[in-house]
This record gives sequence, C-alpha cells and structure tokens, in this order.
Amino acid sequence: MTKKELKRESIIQAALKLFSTNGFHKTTIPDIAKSLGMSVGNLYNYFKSKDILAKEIIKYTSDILGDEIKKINMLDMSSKEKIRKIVELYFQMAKEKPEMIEYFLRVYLSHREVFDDGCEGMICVSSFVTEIMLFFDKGVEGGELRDQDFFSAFGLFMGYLGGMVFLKGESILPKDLDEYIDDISENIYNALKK
Amino acid sequence: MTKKELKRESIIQAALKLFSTNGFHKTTIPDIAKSLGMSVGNLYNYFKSKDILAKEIIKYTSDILGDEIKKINMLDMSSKEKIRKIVELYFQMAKEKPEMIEYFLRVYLSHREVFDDGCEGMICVSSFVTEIMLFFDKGVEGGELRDQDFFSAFGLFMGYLGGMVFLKGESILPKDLDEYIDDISENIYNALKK
Amino acid sequence: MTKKELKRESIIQAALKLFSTNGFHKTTIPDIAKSLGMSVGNLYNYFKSKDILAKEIIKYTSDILGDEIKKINMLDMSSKEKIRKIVELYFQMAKEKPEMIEYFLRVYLSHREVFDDGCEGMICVSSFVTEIMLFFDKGVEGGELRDQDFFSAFGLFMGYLGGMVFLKGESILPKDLDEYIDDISENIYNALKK
Amino acid sequence: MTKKELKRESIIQAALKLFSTNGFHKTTIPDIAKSLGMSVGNLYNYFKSKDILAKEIIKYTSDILGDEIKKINMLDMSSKEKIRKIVELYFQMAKEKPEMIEYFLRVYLSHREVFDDGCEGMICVSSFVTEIMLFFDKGVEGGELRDQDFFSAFGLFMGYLGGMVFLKGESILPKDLDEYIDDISENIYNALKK
DNA sequence: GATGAATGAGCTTTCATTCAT
DNA sequence: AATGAATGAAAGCTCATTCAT
Repeated sequence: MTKKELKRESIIQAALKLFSTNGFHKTTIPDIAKSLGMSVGNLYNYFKSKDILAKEIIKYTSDILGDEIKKINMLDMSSKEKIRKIVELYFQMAKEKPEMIEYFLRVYLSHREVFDDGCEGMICVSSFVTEIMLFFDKGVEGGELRDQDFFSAFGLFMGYLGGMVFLKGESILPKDLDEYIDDISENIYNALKK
Repeated sequence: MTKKELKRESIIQAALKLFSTNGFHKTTIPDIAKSLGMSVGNLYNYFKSKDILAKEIIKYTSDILGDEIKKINMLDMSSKEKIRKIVELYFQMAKEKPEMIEYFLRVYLSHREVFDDGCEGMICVSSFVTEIMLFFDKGVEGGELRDQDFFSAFGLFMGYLGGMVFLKGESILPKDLDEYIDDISENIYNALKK
Repeated sequence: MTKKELKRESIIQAALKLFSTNGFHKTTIPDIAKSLGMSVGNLYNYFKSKDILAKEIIKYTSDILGDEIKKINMLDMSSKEKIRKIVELYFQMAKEKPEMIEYFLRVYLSHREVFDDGCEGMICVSSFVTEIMLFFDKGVEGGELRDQDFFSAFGLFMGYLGGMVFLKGESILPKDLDEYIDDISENIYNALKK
Repeated sequence: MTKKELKRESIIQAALKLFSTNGFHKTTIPDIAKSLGMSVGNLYNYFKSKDILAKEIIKYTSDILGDEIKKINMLDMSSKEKIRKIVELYFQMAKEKPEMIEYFLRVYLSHREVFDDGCEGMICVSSFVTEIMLFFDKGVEGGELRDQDFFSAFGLFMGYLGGMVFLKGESILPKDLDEYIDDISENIYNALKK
C-alpha cells in the first residue's frame, strides 16, 4: 500500500466512525479533517465530495463484511452451524466495530439521495450480498435449507440482524447482544430449514 | 376534532409525505408550508420546531399502525393466521401509504439526533410495539409460539418486514411485495412456533 | 411599485455598482448585502443565485439604455444629428452612471460562463440592440445612411463607443470624454453615410 | 532560446489558451500545469503568481500582434490598403489563433484588479499600440488621413474590430467574419480619410 | 529543476427560526 | 390565527500558493 492509499483508508475509517456516531448530516467535512489532523482542502484531494466519500465507505465496509462471511462459507460445516457463525460474526462486529453495522443502518439505508447516484441497486454492497447468496445456495443444494426465493431469505437474515443491532443501539435491549445469539440462530434456522 | 386539530393533522400528513419522499434534511419547513398553502410563520404556531414535528409524526404513524394491529389481535384466529394478517397489513400499508413505513425506515431509524430527546427507548412507537407484544404473548400463552425473549421475536418481525420494504424501495426485489407474503409468513411462523 | 419590487431594484443597483467597480468575482454576496444593510440570506430571497443576479442586472441596464435611445429615435432629426445625440448620451451615461457602461464592458462582455445560460445571443440586451437597429434602419430608409449589413454598423457603433469608455476607464485618454464627441460623431457618420 | 525560455513560452501558450477559453477565474493553476504535463510546483518556478503569468501573456500577445502590424506598416501601399490589410490580419488571427484576440477581450479588458499593478495605462500592450500609432501618423503625414486625435482613431480601430470578434464569439454574426472585411474596411477608411 | 501533498482563508448557498404587521 | 421578509450561523467546496522531498 502506498502512502496515499494508507491515508485514503485512514480518511475512510475516520469518516465511517463520525458518520455512524453523529449522523451523516451532522458530520461536517471540517469535523472529519480535524479528527485526522489534516486540512479540509487536503481531504478533498482524496475524495472529491462528501457524497463520494460516503459511497466509498459503504463499499469498504461491504468488502470487509463480505470477506469475513467468505471465510465462514469456506468452512466445512452444516448450514445450521454456519448460521450461528454468521450471527456471531455480525454481533461481534456490532460490538467491536459498531460503526460498520451502524453505517449500514443509519447512513446507507436512509440517505437515498446520497447513494442513488453510483450505488444503484446493490452495487456498492455486492461483495457482502454475494456471500450471503453463496451461503444460501449451498445450503439449498446440500438439501439442508428449503428452496425459496433468495430475497425472502436475505431479507430475513439481514433485516433480523440489523433490527437487533438497531434495538441495541437504541438501548432498548435489556440484555447483551451475545445473549440473543442462541434464540436468533435458532429462529433463523427454523425459518430457513427444509 | 376542532379546526385546530384538523389543521395539525394535515400538517403532520404533509410533512410525513415530504420527509419520507425527500428525506428529513432535504425537506425544509418552507417546503412543508408551501405544500399546504400556508405560511411558514403559521406552521410554527402548530409545531414549535422541525424536530418536534418529526417526533409527533412518528407517534402519529405508530398509533395508526398500532390500531390496525390491534384489530388483528382482537380477531379469533391462530397465531399462524395472525402472522399472515400482520404481514399482509404491513405490505398493504407499504403499497397504499408507503410514506408511513418509509418514515420508520428512513427518518426515525436514522436520525438519532432528532429523536434522542423525547423519544428515548420506544416511547414514541410504543402503541405499535405494545400490540406486537400482545400478539406475541397471546401466542405463547396459547401454546402456539415458543416462549422466548420478546425482543428476539420482535426484532425478527420488524427487521424482516422492514428489510423487505427497504429492498422493494430500492427496486431490488424482482417481484411484487405481495408475492413474498407466503414465504415470509411461513418463515416467521417457523421461526416463532413451538 | 411594491415594496418588494423597490427592494429588488435597490439590490440590482447596489450589485451593479459593486460588480462594475470591483469586478464580478471580487465582489462577494456578503459585500452586496452589507452595502445595502441587509442580510445575506434575505438577499437570496430576491435573487436565487449570484449568476441570476448578474443576468437581471444586464437586462435592467439594457432596458434603461434602450429607453434613452428610443427617445432619440423618436426625435425628428437627421441621422447625423441622431448619431451625435447617441454619442452624447453614451458618454453622458459613462460619466453620470459609469457603472452601467462598465458593466457591459467588464462583466457582461467577459464572463461567458455566467451569461451563457439564459442570455444566449443577445437575449438579455435586446431592448438596447433593438433601438440601435431601429435607428439604423430608419437612416437607411431615409436615404441618409448606406445600406450595409446591420452588424457591420452595430459593431462600429458599439465597439467604438465601448472602446472609448474603456480607454477612459484605464486613464489612458488625455482629455475628457466630452472633448471627443465631435471627432467620434463625425467618424461614425462618415463611416455610415451614403 | 534556452530550454528554460522555451518552457516559459509553452506555459504562456497553454495558459493563454485556457484563460481565453474558460475564463481567467475558471482556469486554475493546476489546470494549466496538467495541460502541460508538469507539476504545479514547477510552474511556480517559471511564474511567481497567477497574476504575473496573466501579465506576461498580454505582453506576449501584444508583441506578436505588434510584429504583424509592423510588417504591414513597412509595406509600400496606401493607408486605405493598409487598413484592409490590418482588418484581414485581425480577423485571420481571430480565426486561426482565436485565443489571442479573446484574451484581449475577455481577460485583459475585464480584470482590472489583475492588470492594474504592472500594466498601468498601456504599458503591457504598447508594442501593439505603437504600431497602430505609426500607421496612423504615416497616413496623416502622407495626407491620406484626417488629422485628428490619435485616440479617436485608435478607439475606432480597436473597438470596432474587437466588437466584431466579440459578436462572432457570441455566435451572433450570421455570416463568417471574412465576409465583413469589405464593409468594415470601407467604414474605417471613410471614418479616417481626409 | 521538479514533484504534488498540504494549507486555510474565502466563497456561494441553505434554512430553521423569529417577529413586526 | 396568519403572513413572509428577515436573520445569520454554518455548510460544502475551491484554489493560489508553499515546501519538504
């Protein structure tokens, strides 16, 4: 990685953090620059606009999540076990790098104006969606999961997990996320199994 | 309803529409006033700030959704059938009054700054959450649903349905929402049943 | 004239003065607002952008100049005498309201980017150009002026007068503008006469 | 010419082109550097500021135009013929190297702030003005042109030609510039002749 | 000579909110 | 209740210029 690439990534991470924590509109470019100890003008040498930065962040996040799920996909275990692994992964991320999951929920999901141009459909989250699709297809092929519309399954998976993290973020959940892993894995498995 | 209450509601509806369609920050108070043919100053006679208006809208929306679910709750039918009814209701709303569901997803969910003060926890959506809770408790009491943490069940319900409507809104779903009703109702039932 | 129209015009006049004196880019919106004792935001209630303001100014200026030439056109005198009247008018304006002529030369003429959209061709200066055209056509009809391409004549008139005012503005002319009236009127007449 | 002088000139030409085409303020130093394939920092080794570059360009342009008129001045022909030659030259330049004429009209003429310091009066265009003056004086000496104030004649010449090129640039002229040569030469001659 | 990342002041524009009428 | 002109802080973004390498 060149110096420039490293700096680019550090900007992405700083912005990811701020956008997730304080909201997209409440976070200003000077805020991001200041948090990095760099000047506003220089930040614009790396990303031509706030919107473009937002789009690069969702790709970055999707890639990282996708890579992690890929690792799970490559393991030699049942779909049931993989479901649990994915739930664990998701919640672990929500604890360790909450900004990534929050970014999905609070920035990507709800600022259509920003992502409409350049992230149509699922372009910017394809690396993540693809892995979920692979997981599901394998489970169906292996005869473990019921053969249903992919989106019915995808919506369940992502909506459910996202919903739980949202509830956690709102301080609504009485218990730690980890304590829901059993229930949720079971629910998802029951919903998808043959 | 007094004249004043009627006008209050018409403001809520106009703002709901605009916030959902164009985003919270992209919608200005003058925009709302103009769409109602009233003056900015007068609008402030009804709602003291944009944030307060946003909070009133989520309560209004939650009440309407809650009322509808209440009707379902009062029907004499199995939990399995009720699940289907709720899914149908949700998707029907998403089609007929998309602004309500979109408001949940695109405004309430993602502007913590706005709702933090006054809508802590689930205060502003309690009428809706309460009905889901009633549905779930009855199902458990009746021995039809597995006795699990309420939030595990609630997250599934709401995350799943919200997720599907989001996918639809992004033009990602290949089929009409209605065509997913069977799959989704079945998945939810399988996840929650004893 | 309503109060609002009066304010609109006062903005045009203030901006005209500043743009002409200090240049279009060197004049900021806060500069204009301050010179009027009004707020920046309120100025935008009258003109939606700096560019639009610039275009309204050229129309305003063109109208005023056009009206003055119209008065000359309606006089019952020879083309030779009218030429002198127009030269006098132009120089008088350059002395009394130098900002108008300067605006033509220093703002309109040289900021294509600004006027390209909305002032194509001569749209925004048509009231002025039209009167020059009328003057010329009458002179030709009356047999006093040579029948030549209008633009050959228009370029002479306007380029010449504009050029003189420019030279004056650059403090290049050793004498007062008035002292050139004889020479210039004669030159123009000699150039255009039959 | 040394290597350094060559590079200097190539910068002048690139900047001339860009300033004329896109405007002085719309053209950035990075734009110029990029069009030359050189670095911003290095460009500053040749010209200490954007304003200084702008002033060097007008001198450069004026020299080239002056040289061409000098050639005409040295020809053995009547003032009438020379006028035509000058008009032809001007229009030919406007066609072949439009950036030069445009630079006069759109940059030099209208950015007083830039040229005020260092190009007072006609310092930076003296090589061009001098030749026009020589042409005029010879014509007067030779008894062909009327003896009038030089600036009355100069304003006619330059304002007229500049005006025509401006009209052409605005796509207002219905015909090609060349087709106006006869009319314009005749008009100028009639205006200046004894 | 040559590079280009870095600076930061300054610009245009927006908009929630107020208040005199 | 109703109006809408007015406010002004704050946002996103630009760009001439510098300087460490």
